[in-house]
Amino acid sequence: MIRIDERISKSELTYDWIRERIIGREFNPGYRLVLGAIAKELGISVVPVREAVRRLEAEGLIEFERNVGARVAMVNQDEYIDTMQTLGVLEGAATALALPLMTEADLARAQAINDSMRAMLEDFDPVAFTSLNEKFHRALFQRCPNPHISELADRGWNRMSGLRSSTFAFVPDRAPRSVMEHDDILRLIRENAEPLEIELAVREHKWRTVEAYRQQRTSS
Amino acid sequence: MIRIDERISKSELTYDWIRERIIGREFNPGYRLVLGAIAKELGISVVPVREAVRRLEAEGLIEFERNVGARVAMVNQDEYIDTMQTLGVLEGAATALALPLMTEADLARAQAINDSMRAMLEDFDPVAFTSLNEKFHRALFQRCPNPHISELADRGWNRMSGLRSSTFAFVPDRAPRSVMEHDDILRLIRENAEPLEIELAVREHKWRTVEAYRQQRTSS
DNA sequence: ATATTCCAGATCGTATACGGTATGTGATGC
DNA sequence: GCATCACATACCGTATACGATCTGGAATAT
Repeated sequence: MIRIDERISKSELTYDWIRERIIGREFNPGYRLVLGAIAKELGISVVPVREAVRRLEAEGLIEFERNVGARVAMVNQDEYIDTMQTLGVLEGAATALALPLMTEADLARAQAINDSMRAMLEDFDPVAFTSLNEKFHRALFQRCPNPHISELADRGWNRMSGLRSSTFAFVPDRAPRSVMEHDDILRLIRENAEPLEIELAVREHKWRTVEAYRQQRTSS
Repeated sequence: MIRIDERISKSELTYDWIRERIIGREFNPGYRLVLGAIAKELGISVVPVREAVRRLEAEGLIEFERNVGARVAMVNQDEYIDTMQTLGVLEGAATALALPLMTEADLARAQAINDSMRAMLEDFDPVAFTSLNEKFHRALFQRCPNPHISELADRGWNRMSGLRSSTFAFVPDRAPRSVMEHDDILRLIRENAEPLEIELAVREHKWRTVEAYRQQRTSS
């Protein structure tokens, strides 16, 4: 007899609940996560909430301070740079590994996303643009056969969820160049370029965005 | 008035306690972690133990099953391959980033470690050899200025702590080649080779070990 | 006015308690 | 014998309780 008790634990439920809200930017960086309040909101006790928070802490989505509490990770500017640099490495590798499994449809989808981004350049909306940017990159590495690398890349993107909305608001000049570089990457893939070349193209693309951000910061 | 209450929470204490035992191979993969037993052992209640376990779970050191309990992560063979592949990418990048900060002393230390490994080839001890191997690689990327990448590389190594002891027992032929490749890497660094070349040397070195392992597995 | 002390409310950290779920064992029926 | 069921046991999941710590602001001193 199979008992399909799909009920997941309250601890996991809470984990998902908080995570969704952080990634969905309902809880912004710095947002204070009061354990008792969350517990009451979900109609449960604090114990499962604490467990959920510990997991999110280990993933870097939350920062926790003893006797003070939890807040959504701040990702200050240095950390932003570090995270983006790491993400460039991971995503480049993930994309290269995904190449043999990539279908025509995948490429077409990525192309369509980038076309939307180009169309948006005229009437620039940083938030929507940044969102499409994420979709584009995820489309490239989603077929990565190494789940471990994919997960780390996912976490990297999630970690920056709070800043993502504003990335291209900070460095709007990057937007048109970014679209061009996306086209370059797609072209390389279509032409069956060396995986290493593609990997480095993805990495450098990301690193250039960081560089633009860094310069913007120091000059202002 | 500054009150230096260095006392860390029991939750953190437990986290460290378990983690040390996993990394120190006192708790081997598959080892059952009974929450109540650990709590009693440490003279505390189960609540902090559960929090510690959740963090370790998120780091991939522990696997948790609802209503069954926690055990040290098994890292089956596929996961071993995935983890090593990822680690190759991360460690290569971390090493390349560390290059500008590497001192003569760092290089000398790495060289000394590799010399010990070479000396051990005659009278081969897989466990000691694998341990030195880890030290060698950590020595190379320890100066990495990006803490985020370093942490991920650290976690990769830790994740395999259970298998590490046996890696070179599985593929003993790899040992002499490994030592040679270490020398190559050190030479490249001394000659101020391109960072990318060094990065790829580190990556390929690790990937070749995986490849040797994979072949060993399919042929047996 | 500024710095310091004290206090109350908010929130955290952990112990304890108890019901729920999985698992192994022995009894029962075939 | 072998399969099935009932039950005991071990362990997990969560609620509740309470002391400990932090925080902000009012009261007081300089």
